[in-house]
Amino acid sequence: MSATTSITIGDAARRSGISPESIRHYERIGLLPSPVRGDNGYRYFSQETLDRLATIRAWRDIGMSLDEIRELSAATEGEEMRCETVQRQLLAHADEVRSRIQSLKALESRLRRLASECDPSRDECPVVRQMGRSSL
Amino acid sequence: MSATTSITIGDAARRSGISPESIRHYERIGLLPSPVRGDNGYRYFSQETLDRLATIRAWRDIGMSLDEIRELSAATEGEEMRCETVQRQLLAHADEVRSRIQSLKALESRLRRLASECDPSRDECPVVRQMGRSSL
DNA sequence: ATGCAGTCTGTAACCGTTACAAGGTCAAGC
DNA sequence: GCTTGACCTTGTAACGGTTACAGACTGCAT
Repeated sequence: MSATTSITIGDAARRSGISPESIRHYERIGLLPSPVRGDNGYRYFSQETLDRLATIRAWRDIGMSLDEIRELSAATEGEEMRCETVQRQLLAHADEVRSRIQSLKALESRLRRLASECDPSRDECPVVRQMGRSSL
Repeated sequence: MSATTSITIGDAARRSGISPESIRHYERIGLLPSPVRGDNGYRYFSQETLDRLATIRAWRDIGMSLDEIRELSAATEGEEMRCETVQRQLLAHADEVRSRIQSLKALESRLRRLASECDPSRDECPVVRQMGRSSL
């Protein structure tokens, strides 16, 4: 009867920025509670489920995996919110990201160094020769 | 009869640092030429195929996808080595890596900023509350 | 001859999303 | 009512690349 009635999966997708396929996927793996079904079999989403969806999206945006989101939800849905768990997870992720940045930086310099060794005027590509010889 | 006889897939794996499963996969998708088979059905790898494997590994190590390696091989196996193609590919990759670094840096600061807002002494985790509300 | 290690093929899982197919449903316009 | 188009349903498969099985065979050493 309120303005939130008849929110189909398409509406939920538009509001959350998550595709209908992914929403169904989240439901199937138990990450999202199963919404009410109409007589036609359609899913109708409550505000609560929409909020949950927004939260999933927010965690997703900061790089959390679905499994991690599941754990975070378990940690935050209890009586106490286990802020420590959240903080630990955030910092662990930050560390992972940092080390990925480091290796990507090394990779980028290596790529540019290799590219600079390319000399299209020569008969043989020095880079290709190098790649063929060793694993450097 | 030389020292390179009877190089099985396991030997090739140890020499190349690529698992037997991946080697078989490369062969199946046509990235690696099918090696000779013994009467027992075993694959026996020639030096040429081992070299090819090492090259694949080298390209892989600098982040090339198997499809890109296929293209690179086509470009480098022709009569002329198409150094330009290689160089273009390298630089395109470097650009991609650079932009990924940028977004990962933004992600890392966001993660650390969120973590710093965590205050385990409080009743409610500020981060969780924030995640629940908007998609910031 | 007995066992262990290696190899063979085929299949499925991993992660998360996307794209189908084939069928049912809703809402608008006429 | 009837058509049209947009939406929903389920199930299945693909994407990339690796890993892990299962069940059967082989090589080599003791």
